[in-house]
Amino acid sequence: MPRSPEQNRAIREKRMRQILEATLHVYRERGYHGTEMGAIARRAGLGRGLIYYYFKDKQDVFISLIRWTLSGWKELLEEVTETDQPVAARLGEILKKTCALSLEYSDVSYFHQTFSRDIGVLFPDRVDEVVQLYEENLWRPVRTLIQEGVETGEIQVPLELGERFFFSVLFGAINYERMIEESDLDQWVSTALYGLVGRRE
Amino acid sequence: MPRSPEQNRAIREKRMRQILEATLHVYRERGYHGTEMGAIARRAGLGRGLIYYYFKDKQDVFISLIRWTLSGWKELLEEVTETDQPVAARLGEILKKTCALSLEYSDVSYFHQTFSRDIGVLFPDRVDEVVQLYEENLWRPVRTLIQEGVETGEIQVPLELGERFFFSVLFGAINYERMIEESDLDQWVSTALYGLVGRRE
Amino acid sequence: MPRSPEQNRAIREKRMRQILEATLHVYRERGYHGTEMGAIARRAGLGRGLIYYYFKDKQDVFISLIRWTLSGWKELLEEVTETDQPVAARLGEILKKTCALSLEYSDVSYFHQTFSRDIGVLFPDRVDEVVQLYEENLWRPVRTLIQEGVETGEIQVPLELGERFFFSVLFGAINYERMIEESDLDQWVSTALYGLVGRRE
Amino acid sequence: MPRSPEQNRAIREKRMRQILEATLHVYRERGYHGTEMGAIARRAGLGRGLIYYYFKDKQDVFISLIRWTLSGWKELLEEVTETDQPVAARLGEILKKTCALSLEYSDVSYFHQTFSRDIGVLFPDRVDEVVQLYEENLWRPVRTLIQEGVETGEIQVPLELGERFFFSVLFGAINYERMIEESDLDQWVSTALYGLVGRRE
DNA sequence: GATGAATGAGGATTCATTCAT
DNA sequence: GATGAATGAATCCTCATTCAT
Repeated sequence: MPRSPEQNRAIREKRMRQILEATLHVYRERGYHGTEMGAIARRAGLGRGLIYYYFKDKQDVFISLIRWTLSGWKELLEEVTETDQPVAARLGEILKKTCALSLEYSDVSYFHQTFSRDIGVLFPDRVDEVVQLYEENLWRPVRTLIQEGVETGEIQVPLELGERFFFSVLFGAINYERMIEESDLDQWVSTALYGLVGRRE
Repeated sequence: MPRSPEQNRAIREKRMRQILEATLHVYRERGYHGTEMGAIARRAGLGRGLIYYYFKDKQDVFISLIRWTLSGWKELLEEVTETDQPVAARLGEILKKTCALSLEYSDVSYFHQTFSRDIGVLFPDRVDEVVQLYEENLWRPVRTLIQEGVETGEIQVPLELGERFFFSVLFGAINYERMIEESDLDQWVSTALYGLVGRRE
Repeated sequence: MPRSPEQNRAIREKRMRQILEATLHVYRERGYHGTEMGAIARRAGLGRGLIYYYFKDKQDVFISLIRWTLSGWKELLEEVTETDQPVAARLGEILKKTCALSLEYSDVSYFHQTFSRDIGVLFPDRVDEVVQLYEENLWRPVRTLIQEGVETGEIQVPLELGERFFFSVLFGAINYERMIEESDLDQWVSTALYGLVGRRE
Repeated sequence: MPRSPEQNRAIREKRMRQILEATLHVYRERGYHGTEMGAIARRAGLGRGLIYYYFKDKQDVFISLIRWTLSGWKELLEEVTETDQPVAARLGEILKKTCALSLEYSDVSYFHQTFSRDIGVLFPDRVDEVVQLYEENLWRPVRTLIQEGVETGEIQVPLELGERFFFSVLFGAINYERMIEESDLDQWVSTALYGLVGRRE
């Protein structure tokens, strides 16, 4: 007896998630070239060919992985940042929240930190598309916030510099080789914002 | 008549340099896996086999490249940093000098930024060896300087945080995807040091 | 519908046999180094990559070939030798049977005669493992028999000498460069055993 | 000042001997394919290119090695075998002398045992030439002797069988994997000749 | 939807041989 | 005569992708 469309959709969703999660895991250990399609299949507990049923090719798996994790990440961030505190406070929140998320989903954090860097080399054709994704989901929201701070005078450096500074500090905190300690986080935020807004928060 | 030992030494040195420079160039465009030995040879204007005459294998080429570039880099930095200015001033100099070098030798800068992160995946066996190289040539000199600042009270955050902060800011400036503009550099240094020493320099 | 596990098992067995048989054939003509993986694949009518699906590498193919042929050989011999005739008669049977098998499966015979001698050079790491295989499947059974003959007094020379003598005569008969003629076989056996047991059988 | 023709000849002879001896040594450890020209040169203490000054190519080195060692071997044997003892006694002498030589020049013995076997595969074009060398230097002298024994009635089996038997026993004794012990040699000869001439000598 | 057998293009590496000096 | 730098053809092996079932 054939499955209902509804059942098919559910299976589809489940399988794709299985594959993407497996990819995340294998990627963490082996990097892009070390992530063999067979290893993904094995980790996902599926047949090797099935991946090609749900994804066009290896590239498609990884681009999908970016999409999937970015959108989840964005949601998680939005919960925190759409408040009406002062800009500096919200930036501080973003830093803290991002660190917390990086700890909780360290594979995702690792994936973005390393993979985004390699896209120009791995998928030269799709750089724009991926940059666009990051822009929408990560950089723009933060930039908008900083812009607001610059306009209100809270932030004392130009927008571009402020943005660069913020992300430097952010990536410095979640660097997967030396993730910052929970206990140092407050001081980190304070030190970082000092540069931006001229006082320790 | 056979060549003299001296002539042979000169040839060898020249060839190794040619190969390493070619590697740097190809790596910039293609990344580690995209860097085919044949492409290195072509770029260096040499036969493919010659690379294996001078280097054990591809891994050896890259490890040698780390060594070679790191030692050069260190020399260039030392010229600037071994002065007797205040710590903050010297840190500022390091930032500026590193940025200048990153602009001048952008392939080297790109190489270190990307390759060092992949070593764990590419050469798991040699991570320690490579970390050691970075430690000696990069981390330690800067850490020593910051330590000094902490001891004299110039730097107002703990050593570890200070170090992390400094490198975050450093990497934020030379990030190969968006290298900082020459004209923003002073303000960048100032912003950065504000966080560390509590005043804009 | 995917194939049943049973079907897959059958395919695998068949393919491995195909590959090993092809190897045997190519080896006969080209020797170990001349046996290119591509030639094996071509001879087996399979894609080159498939060999690596079933065997780890070239070495694995050859070690498997030893195992496979030795076990078959042993079976064939056992049929003949587990009788209760006098030792000399059984040794004679072994000689004859081995010659018959060598004629029928001359590629296998050639393979063992040549390959076993090269293992020390080809796979220095696995010499022990292979020697063990020969010991169990070939030498021990014969040695046991000769031992019996020595104990009953049928054989008039010490065990070790007897063993060496028997194998010398055996290899002398099946030497692939000049395989002994069917018609000379009886006299050969007789001549050989004369040395061992002191009379022509 | 140019060398005299005489000096040149001496150098030439010396170099060729150096190369052939080095080849023998390396071959013992690595086999034909493992014997790299560079390793020969290194072992001989000469430059890599010089080998090609004295020999056409790798094949030529090995063919020359056969010639060189065979002729030396023949001389050594002739001293012993050109006596007027009975055939059986002379065959026994050959066995013993060959074993003694095999012990003394084990690299040469190893070389012939293994290399002669592989010629069909390594140099298919020159098989005839090499067989001819063995025929003249080894097989024929022995065959002639056995022939004599058959004619005088000393040897009780047909020529071809006798020859095969003799060489089987010979190779059984000097097998490089298990060279016969000095102390077993007399009994070995006796056992062997028993098969041929019907009595222990 | 699902499986895993099958393919072959692609890339690292080796090594006999050549050649400028 | 002598050296060792240089070459590139040849070969092993990997792995994304396809396909019969």
